[in-house]
Amino acid sequence: MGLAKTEIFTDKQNEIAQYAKVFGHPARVAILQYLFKLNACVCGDLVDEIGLAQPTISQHLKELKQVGLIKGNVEGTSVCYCIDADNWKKMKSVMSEFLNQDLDKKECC
Amino acid sequence: MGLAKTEIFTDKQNEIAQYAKVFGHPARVAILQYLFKLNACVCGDLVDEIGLAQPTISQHLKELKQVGLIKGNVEGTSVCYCIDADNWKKMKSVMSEFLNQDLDKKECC
DNA sequence: TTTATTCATTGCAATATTACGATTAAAGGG
DNA sequence: CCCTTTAATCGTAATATTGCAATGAATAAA
Repeated sequence: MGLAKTEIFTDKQNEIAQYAKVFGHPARVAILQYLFKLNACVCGDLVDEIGLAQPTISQHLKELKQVGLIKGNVEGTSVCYCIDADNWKKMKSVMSEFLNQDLDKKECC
Repeated sequence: MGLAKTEIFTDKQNEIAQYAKVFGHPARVAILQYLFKLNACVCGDLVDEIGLAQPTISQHLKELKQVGLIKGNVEGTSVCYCIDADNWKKMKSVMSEFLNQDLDKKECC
């Protein structure tokens, strides 16, 4: 069906999945890494930096914005993007809790 | 196209995206949480635990197995699943490096 | 041997994702 | 007022994902 049955899962599970889904494409990972590397806003060179067409980059930026991980700021004809630090921290805490589950004392096959 | 252009990204970026993609569905998150909660192998009650049909669960388990995060052990007619601790640690180190990028000193919009 | 149980696989329908050309909208420069 | 630049949006093709009914394979139980 291509449609996840989100209603049968907890809010937390859906939240983790939603964040993870955004990271689930290398272009979005690359965009975020670039934003981190620059220590500043990026005004448009993402299309040159990553090797994808402008509409494609724009679409990926939109998804990153929708989950709140980046902010965009209009500056003349161009738009400046950067990491939303507060939301990144929130996301990190949700994902860390999931990733750091206790691996000890597992009676395993 | 529905097909990611993985060749234009680094191995690390593709690796992060591949792990994240697996976490990008709440059913797989739920399966992993259940495996963690039990502290032991799970032999088949995943279908009852999660509310999805058996073939659907089987498919999600396959994807988790393919990235190495779980192991399956045949035991008579049933199969026991559990977290692959070594690979989980490897995944965690890759994901943590990505999530824990430096948020300070960002001149932002 | 027959039957039941458990799980994987196959096949398919519905929907989502990825990518990009074409177009549009908005702001600036002349 | 045009023209350029920049980025969002639209439309569409190709592919991927999700979910399940039906079926198959393997072992256990009778």
